[in-house]
Amino acid sequence: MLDIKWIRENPQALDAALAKRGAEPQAASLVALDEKRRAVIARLQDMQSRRNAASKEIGAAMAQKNMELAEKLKAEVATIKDAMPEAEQEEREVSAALDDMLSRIPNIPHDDVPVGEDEGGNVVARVVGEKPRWNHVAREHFEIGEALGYMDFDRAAKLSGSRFTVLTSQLARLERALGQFMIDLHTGEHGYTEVSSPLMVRDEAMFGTGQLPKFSEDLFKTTDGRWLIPTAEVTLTNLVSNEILDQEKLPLRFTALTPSFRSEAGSAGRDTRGMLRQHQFWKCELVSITDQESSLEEHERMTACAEEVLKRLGLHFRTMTLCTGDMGFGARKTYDLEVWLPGQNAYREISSCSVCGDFQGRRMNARYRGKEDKATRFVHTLNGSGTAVGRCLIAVLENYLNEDGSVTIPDALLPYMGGLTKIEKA
RNA sequence: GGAGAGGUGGCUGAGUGGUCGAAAGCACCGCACUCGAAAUGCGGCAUACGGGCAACCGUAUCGUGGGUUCGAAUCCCACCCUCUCCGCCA
Repeated sequence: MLDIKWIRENPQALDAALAKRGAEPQAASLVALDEKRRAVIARLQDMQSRRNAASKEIGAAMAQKNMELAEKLKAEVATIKDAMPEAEQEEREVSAALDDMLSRIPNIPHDDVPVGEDEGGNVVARVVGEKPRWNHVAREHFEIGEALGYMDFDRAAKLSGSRFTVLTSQLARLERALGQFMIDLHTGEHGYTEVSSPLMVRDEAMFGTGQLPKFSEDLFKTTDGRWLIPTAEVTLTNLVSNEILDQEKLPLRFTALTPSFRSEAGSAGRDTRGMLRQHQFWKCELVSITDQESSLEEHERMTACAEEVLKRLGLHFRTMTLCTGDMGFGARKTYDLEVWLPGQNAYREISSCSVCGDFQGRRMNARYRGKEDKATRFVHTLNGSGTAVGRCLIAVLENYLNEDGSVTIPDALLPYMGGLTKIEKA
């Protein structure tokens, strides 16, 4: 959520930012609504002030047994009160309208974010590693997994419908190994605190990170009114909602290995084969809570932590700076890690690291108290996948495929595979 | 699922229909004492919004929303949330 005061003072900056995201200008209507709100508040407060003053006089008059004066004042208050409900009603309506509008406006892109309409405008920040060179034919992950006999989409459909996968035996273990490896790396070497948190949350949490009110159709809702998290960003970030932290204790760095649930409404027909785009997938998430001075620096650090996962796995990838048109709702700047998939002959997103400034902090009322001036400010938040486990499994299968159809286990995962060095058909 | 208790400032915690934005303590800040620190003493210390160049003034906020009243943290109603006990249960 943006600060209405900032919008009031920088209306042209808001519209320019919205234009970069391909959205319609909104500053004029917001400012008009804000002016209307402030006018009605001033009017209401004037009435309240007169009412309060008269009420005090009534008390004083009654104490002096001056009932005549008291009655006269009561009549005056009654007149004032007649006019108040209308102003109160208007104030509520205008404030609600303004809040609703504000809650649906995306974050302002950072200055150095490239301007572009869609993913075609993303810019390569760096390329790490190289494409594998083989003599044999590359295959897509589902061909590899099904041929090995450990990846079963038919049975998954029988259980749950489309966009689900059943992994068995060595591939189930590989998935678990990947998750373990990632969370061990981030907790053991990158300074993140491991968190085990709920997978179902209230409206407030979804509002705090920005999934609500605008993107409810992307989410699964439970029969008792809760939501399944589409990412552990929701729980890790909202850990600090409605709190005031000490600046000395920042940054807070959290990581969690959790399932993520996404309805994938609107992506019908895309990536329907295989396990690239699922309703449910494991992801190792990274979240940082920082002060306003260090969030950009933390963004580089977090991205490096995510990149380290792919480096250790020996996977070739490129890091993209997302352009304004391709960034998510709450982000000021985002790096996507795109891993090379030989079977698809393409780079595919495997991680997304975003810095949100105080956008989420304001939504969830999460603040910190300054070291120097003791003032409270909204925290800055960052989130990144470190990384998506399912997609990482795909990458390992496609990049470590041997000519005979077996898949070599990357060295980094050996400690987690119970002595297995190669995945082979049973 | 059944029964009960409770939601007050950064924290703990008092609170009578009016002078309560709210006692007290803790934490924090300033000053004094001290070589310095601790201890002690004195003072300060909520947030948001509106107005003003400013000093400052006004309004709201005691879970949320209504109601009663000239006036509500206090009385009434509804809702939300938390906790405890019983039952069931991985």
